[in-house]
Amino acid sequence: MANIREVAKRAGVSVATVSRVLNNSDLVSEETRERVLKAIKELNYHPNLLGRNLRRLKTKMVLALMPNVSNPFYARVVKGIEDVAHKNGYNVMLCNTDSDPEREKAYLDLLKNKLADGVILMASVMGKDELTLLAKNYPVVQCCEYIEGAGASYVSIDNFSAAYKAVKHLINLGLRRIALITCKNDFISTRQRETGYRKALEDANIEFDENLIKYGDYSFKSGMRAARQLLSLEEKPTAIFAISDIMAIGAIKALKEEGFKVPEDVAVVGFDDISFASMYDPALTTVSQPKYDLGCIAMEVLLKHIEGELEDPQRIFLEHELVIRESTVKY
Amino acid sequence: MANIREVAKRAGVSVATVSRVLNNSDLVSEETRERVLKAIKELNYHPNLLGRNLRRLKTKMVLALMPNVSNPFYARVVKGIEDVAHKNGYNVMLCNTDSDPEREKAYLDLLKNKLADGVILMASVMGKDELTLLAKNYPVVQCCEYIEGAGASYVSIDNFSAAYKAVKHLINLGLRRIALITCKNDFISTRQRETGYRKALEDANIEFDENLIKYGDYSFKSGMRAARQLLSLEEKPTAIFAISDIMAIGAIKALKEEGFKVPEDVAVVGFDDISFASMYDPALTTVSQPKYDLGCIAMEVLLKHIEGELEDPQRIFLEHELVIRESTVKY
DNA sequence: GCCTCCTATGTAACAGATTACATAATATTT
DNA sequence: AAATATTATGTAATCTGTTACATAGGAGGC
Repeated sequence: MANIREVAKRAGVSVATVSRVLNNSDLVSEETRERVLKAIKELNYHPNLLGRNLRRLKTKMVLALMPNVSNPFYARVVKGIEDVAHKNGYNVMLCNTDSDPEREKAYLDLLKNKLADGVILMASVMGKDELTLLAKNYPVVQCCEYIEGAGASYVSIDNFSAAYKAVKHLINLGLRRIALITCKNDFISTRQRETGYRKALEDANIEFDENLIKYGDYSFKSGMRAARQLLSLEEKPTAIFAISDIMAIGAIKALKEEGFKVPEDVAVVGFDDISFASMYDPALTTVSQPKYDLGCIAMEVLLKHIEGELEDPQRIFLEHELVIRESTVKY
Repeated sequence: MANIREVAKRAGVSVATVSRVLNNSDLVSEETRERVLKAIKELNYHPNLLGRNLRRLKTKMVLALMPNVSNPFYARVVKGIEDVAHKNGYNVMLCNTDSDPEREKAYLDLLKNKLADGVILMASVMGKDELTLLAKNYPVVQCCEYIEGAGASYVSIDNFSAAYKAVKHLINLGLRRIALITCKNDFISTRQRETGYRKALEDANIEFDENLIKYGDYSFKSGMRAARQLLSLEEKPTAIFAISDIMAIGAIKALKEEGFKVPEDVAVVGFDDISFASMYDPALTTVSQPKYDLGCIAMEVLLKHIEGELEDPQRIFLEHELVIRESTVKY
């Protein structure tokens, strides 16, 4: 495989000149430039970026860590990240962590070992102290899920008011026995959505009922299970708010299997507006996050951190929207 | 940021010794090793892999190119790729090409520029000549979709017999007016699934009807559209075989909206067995590919190419399975 | 006691690019 | 015409870690 020296020799110039041509320096005469380009073509030369990156101590590569790349929610976020990255000459390395701290660490080593210039964390399983240390030494941006006060920037939505709005919508439909399907974890989205649910009930003078809270793990099956538990209650719910679309869809499937009609017997609201939400039958009412923009802005903030234009951590919240579909309102 | 020289100085040894410790060479005395490890810890030293990779001309990184990382079909394949890669000390860089030749080229430049040691192509949009050239110069494995005769290894399934089996299943249910929802593209899976469909009809002495073939683009909406077109026919189909689950699900949604029952009025079979296939209502009968194994084996073959243990291109076919669910058989 | 072998360690070349600095050639100013 | 500025190019240091080769010191054999 040809290297810069061979190109230089063939073009009858020094390696410096070849490098200048490669980097579009205007300190090269037109005639020389053409000779060099010809040599590059003839040798089918591709510069070895390991050499370049080593010299520059930059890779123009960023990591995007998430539990699962194929999670339909993150799909759009990733698209935003990539579009902004590419526009700025950066590549994105997508990383499945499977929510496994070991895997997450392994990927962060790529950052520490200088194979990437920065990282975007989505639903990281890192602790606050670890994150603080990481953010002090490397460019880091949290996206969607975040830890407050670790000195790391984040871009997210106001999960509290989004959940509040979703439950308010059910209340406005005249429903009062509203169940919650949530998860047992420490994500800020979980905590805030639960709080929003409670506050909406409280503001409507609906008494909070412990029995109406069931737990899942974001999976379809766990949504079905939670719904069945709710149906086994003496006083069954007339509405369900699930903190993720997949669990909401699982709940609907279980409801239908048990002979309940959605939305007539039980109305269901999800969260995230993944693409399947609108495909399902009935189409799912859900909270739509500006997924693409979340990705774009997270990447923009990361770029600023990388290029040193930003010292202080940013806290950015984007707007959300309640999308009303068949699972709560019969047309 | 500390480098190997500072570690060496602090430990009172040469850089070579530090390097030996880093690479677990057994040519280091226990006492020295401990001194070096102590210095590494104290300086919070992380070796710069750009230096190492440059010297070794290896990155232990492979690319996995696919139209869309979030496509639920590829999700499992990717998992297989990653598991095998990690087990062998490699990292995987997932790349969304959006089926855009430019994007694909940009990612392949990472290979040519030595930032990756090899590539796995899923549903590449490259032409045969390009692929031939690529495979001649770099380790390449095609996974799922492939081009025959380009001198590049591939791992896939027998799409012809899978489609044949799917349609045969419909015929065995006594259905004879069987429609096909396919795509207008040149993928081998598309061509072979169409051929399998035709052969199954032919073997059952069912006359082929041009009107029963409709085209989509793998999207949910295109599946709905195709189903509506089929329903507008004089002689409506009693069964639909779609070459992708998403289009099959779209078709079911449209059928239900038009008041048709699935499977009573129209039976539907998909292809791929994405996770949503079993979540849908009705759960979708579909062809299951060994997605995880496809990924594993593709990666194993790629590793052999990278490590030079394999010169000749491999052609590997794995087993598939027809999974019968509610969309064709009422329980 | 001398020679050989082995182990532990060090020195320096090397991977492939970029770039500060030096220099030569040419153009411009005075 | 001399002095200065500008442009084009080259030389060599540099980025960081790996590794071939050299070397020192000790063990063991004769």
